[in-house]
Amino acid sequence: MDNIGRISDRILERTTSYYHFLRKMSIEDVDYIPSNLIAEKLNIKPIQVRKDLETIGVIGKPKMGYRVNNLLKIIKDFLGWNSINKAIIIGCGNLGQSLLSYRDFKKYGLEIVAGFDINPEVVGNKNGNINIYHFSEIKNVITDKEPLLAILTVPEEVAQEVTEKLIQLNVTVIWNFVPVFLRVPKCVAVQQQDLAPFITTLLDKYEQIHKAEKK
Amino acid sequence: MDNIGRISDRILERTTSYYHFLRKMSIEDVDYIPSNLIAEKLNIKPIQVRKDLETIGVIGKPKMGYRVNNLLKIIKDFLGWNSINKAIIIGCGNLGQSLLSYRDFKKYGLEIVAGFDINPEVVGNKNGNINIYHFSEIKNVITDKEPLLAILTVPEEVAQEVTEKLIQLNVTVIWNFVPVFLRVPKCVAVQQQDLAPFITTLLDKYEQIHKAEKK
DNA sequence: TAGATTGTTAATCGATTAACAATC
DNA sequence: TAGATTGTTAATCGATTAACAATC
Repeated sequence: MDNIGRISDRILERTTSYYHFLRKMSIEDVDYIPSNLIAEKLNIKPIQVRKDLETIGVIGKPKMGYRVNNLLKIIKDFLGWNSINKAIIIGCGNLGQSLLSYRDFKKYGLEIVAGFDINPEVVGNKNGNINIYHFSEIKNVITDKEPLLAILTVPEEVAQEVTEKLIQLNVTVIWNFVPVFLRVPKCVAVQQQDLAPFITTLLDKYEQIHKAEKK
Repeated sequence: MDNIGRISDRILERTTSYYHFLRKMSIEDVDYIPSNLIAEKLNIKPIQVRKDLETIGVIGKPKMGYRVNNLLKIIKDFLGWNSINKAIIIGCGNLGQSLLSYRDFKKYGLEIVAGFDINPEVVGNKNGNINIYHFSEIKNVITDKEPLLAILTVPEEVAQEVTEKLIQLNVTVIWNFVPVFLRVPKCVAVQQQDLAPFITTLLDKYEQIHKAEKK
C-alpha cells in the first residue's frame, strides 16, 4: 500500500486474479511458478505478468520463476489487504444484508462496523455481531466507531440525500452500489459500483468467441 | 450492440455513467446538453466525452450540444440493454438471493429465469416469480428455459465443480461472483466479478485527495 | 455576422509487447 | 557449460488529449 498512487485499475484487477490463482497453487503445494505458467492459465502474455510483478516489486529467480508464498505476501501488501479500514453500510435491504454477512471483506482490508436502515423490521437486528441501527442514530454511531468509509445500498430516490448527510458528518469515502449519479464536492472519493457494464462486457466476450468459432 | 466487439471496458464504464447522469437530466427536463457540462459533472475532459459519443455513434448540434433523449436511446442500444438474455443463478445464499430480487437486471439486458441451491430451506421457495430449484434438477430446467448464461454465487469449495457441470450442460457464459480462479476451456466466456480491486481503488482515490489537500 | 460547440485530424501519453542481455 | 527464465531497454499499439476547422 506504499507505492500505489495512480496505479492503473487494470494492474489491480490482474493482480487480484494472480492472487486467486496463486492461492490455488499454494494449496497444491507449488513452490515456484514461472511467469509463462501464470500467463497461460490467466490467458495473458508472460511478459505482462513479469511487468506487473516488477511493478508490484517482486523479484524472481531465473530458471525457477517466482516463489508462490512470497508472491502472495507481497501482493496482499500491494493491494492494501494488510491494513483494515472501518466501514458502515447504509441501507440493509437485500444487497446491504448480503454485504453485511460477507465475512471475507476483512481479507480485503475492510471491516464492516455497523449497518443502518429505517425499516423497523430490520432496525435493532444483528447480522453476525454487527448491529443495524436506525439511520437517525448515525451521528452518534459515527462519532463512536469512526468509520473511514460508507457503503451505499439504499433505494435510488434517497441516495443523493443520504450522501449529503454522510459528507456533512465527515464521511468522505463512499462506495456507491446504487445505480445513480451522485453529485459530490471534489474532496469526496466516490467509487461507483455498477454491475451493468460487466454484463455488456461478458456478452461481448461471448460474441467474440462465437465469431471466432464460425471462422 | 452492433459495432461493439473489442470496445474497451473503459468506454463501457464511462458510457454507463453518462447514462445515469443523463437520466437525471432527462427527469429535470433538460433538452440539449453540451459535452463540457457532462464532462464537468463526471470529472473528465470534454474532448473525451465527445470522442466517446462519436464512438457510440451520436451526432450533436454545434452550439447546442446533444439531445438528451436521443443520447439515452442510443446509449441503451450501444450497451445492449434493449435485448434480453436469460440467466440462471447458481447458489441462492445471501448474495444469490439479493441478485435474484434485483428487479433492475432487466433494464440492463438480463432476465433471471431460475435459481438453484441444495439447501432444503431454500429449495422450492420463490423469489418474486422466480423458482428456486434443487441443483439436481438443473439439466431439466436448462432444457426447458434455455438460459444463455449462469451467475455463480456458490461457496468457494464447489465453484470449480459447478462450473464444469454447467459447461457440460452447454452453458458457456459465466458471471462468477466467487473470489476464486476457475479453470475453463477457451470456448467459455467467464467474467470474474471481484469486489476486492474496487476497495483498493477507492482507498487509493482517498489517499490521492488527501495528499493533494496537504499541498 | 459573431460566438459557441461539435467533429476531425494530429500530437502526446501510457500501457502492452518484443527483443535481448543478465543470471541462476 | 547449456538452457531456461528473469529483468531491462526499446518498439509498438491504443487511448487520451490538443488544436483547429466546420457548422449551427
